[in-house]
Amino acid sequence: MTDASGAVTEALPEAGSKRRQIRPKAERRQQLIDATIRCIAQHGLSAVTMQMVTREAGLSVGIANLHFKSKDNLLKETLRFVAEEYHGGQIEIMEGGDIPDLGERLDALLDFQLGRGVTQRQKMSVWFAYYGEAGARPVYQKIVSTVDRLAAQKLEALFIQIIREGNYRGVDARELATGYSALIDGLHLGLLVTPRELSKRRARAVARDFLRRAFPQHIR
Amino acid sequence: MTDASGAVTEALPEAGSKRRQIRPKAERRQQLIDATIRCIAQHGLSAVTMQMVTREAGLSVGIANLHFKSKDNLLKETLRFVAEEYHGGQIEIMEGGDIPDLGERLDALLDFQLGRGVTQRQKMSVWFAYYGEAGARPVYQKIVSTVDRLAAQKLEALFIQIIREGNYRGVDARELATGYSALIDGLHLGLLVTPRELSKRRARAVARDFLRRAFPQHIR
DNA sequence: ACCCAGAATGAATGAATATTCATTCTTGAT
DNA sequence: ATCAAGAATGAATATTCATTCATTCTGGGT
Repeated sequence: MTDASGAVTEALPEAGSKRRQIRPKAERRQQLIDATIRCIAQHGLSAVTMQMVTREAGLSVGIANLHFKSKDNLLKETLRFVAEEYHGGQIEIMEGGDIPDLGERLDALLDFQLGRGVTQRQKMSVWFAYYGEAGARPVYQKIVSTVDRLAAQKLEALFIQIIREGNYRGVDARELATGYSALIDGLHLGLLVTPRELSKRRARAVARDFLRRAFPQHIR
Repeated sequence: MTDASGAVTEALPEAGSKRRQIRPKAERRQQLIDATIRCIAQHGLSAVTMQMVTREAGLSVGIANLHFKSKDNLLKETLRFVAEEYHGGQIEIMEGGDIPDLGERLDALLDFQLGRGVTQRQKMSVWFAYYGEAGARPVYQKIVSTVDRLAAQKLEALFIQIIREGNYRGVDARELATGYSALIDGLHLGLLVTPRELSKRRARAVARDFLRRAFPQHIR
């Protein structure tokens, strides 16, 4: 490249070297997925462009189509990643060999679902961005409902254990599990859309209240 | 209120009849908003184009920019319409001079929230499409939270009445209202994304259960 | 009958953006 | 040191889409 005077403009000797790096495929894929998450959280799903994502990842535009075959595919894989991370985390806690006490296990679950810092807000944004499109995109529905069903089963199983242990009467584990899941989703929505009205602390209190009302012996 | 399903009043796509019709501004605006709702529900917010909306409305491309000044504005006004329709309906019931019995009023509210009108896939899709973008778009946040806050206050007021009437102890109206709202939102999400797992009937049962647990004398 | 304000149209425009691919560069093997 | 495989680049391309605006048409007022 030359400037007006004809002199060759040399590559800037910047601190961050522009040297091309070759990395394994899996690493690049993850790098791009992470960048996509950040872009969706910041700009919204409908405003995300390939240029934006690749710039965020510090890579060139062509690379996204190299590792994922299309933008559609990148978005699909990003959803899959977020879905599996979120539901996977829940499932691990619910199976929880680490925590034998069932009440404590419930508390740990609640902590995971409504705890954590700024990163969580990013994930929430992504999560609901896809929910918003799910009505019109069967592919998204399928990805979410697959992991969702598994988590729902585990939650129901945990509730059954608790009901047995506490000898609770007139409580249907399946219905309660549906209600609790819906409550958590709704609270996430509230945290995302009306953060002024609903603090994380209050969201926790509300969820905890739900559980205490159902399992008074296990939740104090 | 205009015909929600739209299109009925529109002339069938006959080969010859392209006669231009001049209509009042307000009517055209509503016609375009209705078409936008249908488009978002069918194709998703991010796939909606002006061509698509105006064709759905049976009008020319230029007209959307005539009545709304831009696509952005059309989408904003569509959200405002849906938000006001939904929250307005709720508020009317909650103030409910028509229904003196508080338990019945709760039931009516639940019917409205999970019954035919609102739970229509179309409206749900639109609703959550905007939620999905709200994290990145303060304008949407503001529209939703404005109507939301009013509905939340009315719900809390209703709960306070019920708590007083039933002499319920150890129940915080505000917290309960937050929980109930979140639960309804979460159930809407479930109905939208995993309709196979969650039927409308079961969603109602879950919500009713929540209310019964809190106000046993009022909900049977 | 005849106007004309302004509603409605849609071809044209220009900007944005996904995708391609010829080329350049890196790395590990020989 | 040399080379080949294939990772990475980014200018170029083709497409899609919002917005404009010169023109056409309608219907109420006179």
